[in-house]
Amino acid sequence: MFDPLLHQTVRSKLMSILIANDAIPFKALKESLAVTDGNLSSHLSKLEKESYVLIEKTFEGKRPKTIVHIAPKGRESFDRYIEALKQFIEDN
Amino acid sequence: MFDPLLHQTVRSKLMSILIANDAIPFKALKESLAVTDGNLSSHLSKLEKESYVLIEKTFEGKRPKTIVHIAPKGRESFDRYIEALKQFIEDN
DNA sequence: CAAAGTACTTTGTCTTGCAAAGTATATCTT
DNA sequence: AAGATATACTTTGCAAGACAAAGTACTTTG
Repeated sequence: MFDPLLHQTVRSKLMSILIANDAIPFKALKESLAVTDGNLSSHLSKLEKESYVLIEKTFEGKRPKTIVHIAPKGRESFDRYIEALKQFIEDN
Repeated sequence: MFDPLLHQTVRSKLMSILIANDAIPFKALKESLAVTDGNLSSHLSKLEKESYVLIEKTFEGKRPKTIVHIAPKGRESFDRYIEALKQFIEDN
């Protein structure tokens, strides 16, 4: 079956953006996905817990800045997920 | 975004099977999906509520037999879903 | 005719997904 | 300079989802 962590509307798109960007700030991610802060925060925690992403805490001047990176396991899982989708589409 | 009713492990596969078969008994569907009766029943109810599937109640001899059909709206939505997945894959 | 099987559905429970509210600090306004 | 507003998130609360276990209504079998 599909990776349940990735087979979800917000997270599949989120990971897709990460693959394309490698490092993206929280705010930019939030805007791309058109989700609320809280929603994004909880999705990121879930992905972080499984080492799909890496959360880097920095500062921009004096304000906190969270940068999201894709982690090796995330990249591998996403690749596998895409392969699974391809297979699924071929069969349909 | 992806149709939330279809972007779920059990239901995407379920609909895929329905597209291929058009009419399939509850039991066969259950075995194909490797889910419990209760789980399948609730997924079907959800799909029926949105007119994605049609549930036909018949008898096989004296035993009840539930046959699941794909409904027009289900077919259209699934087609759209597959197109969305294709687009998603192309971008990745 | 009692026990076991068949074909489901309903109920209960744990997990998600989400927005609203909260936290902490920074910047603007008057 | 104090209060108001903004920024950048995280935590909390709750409604909806996913699933298995238990329930329902028979039928078949020993």
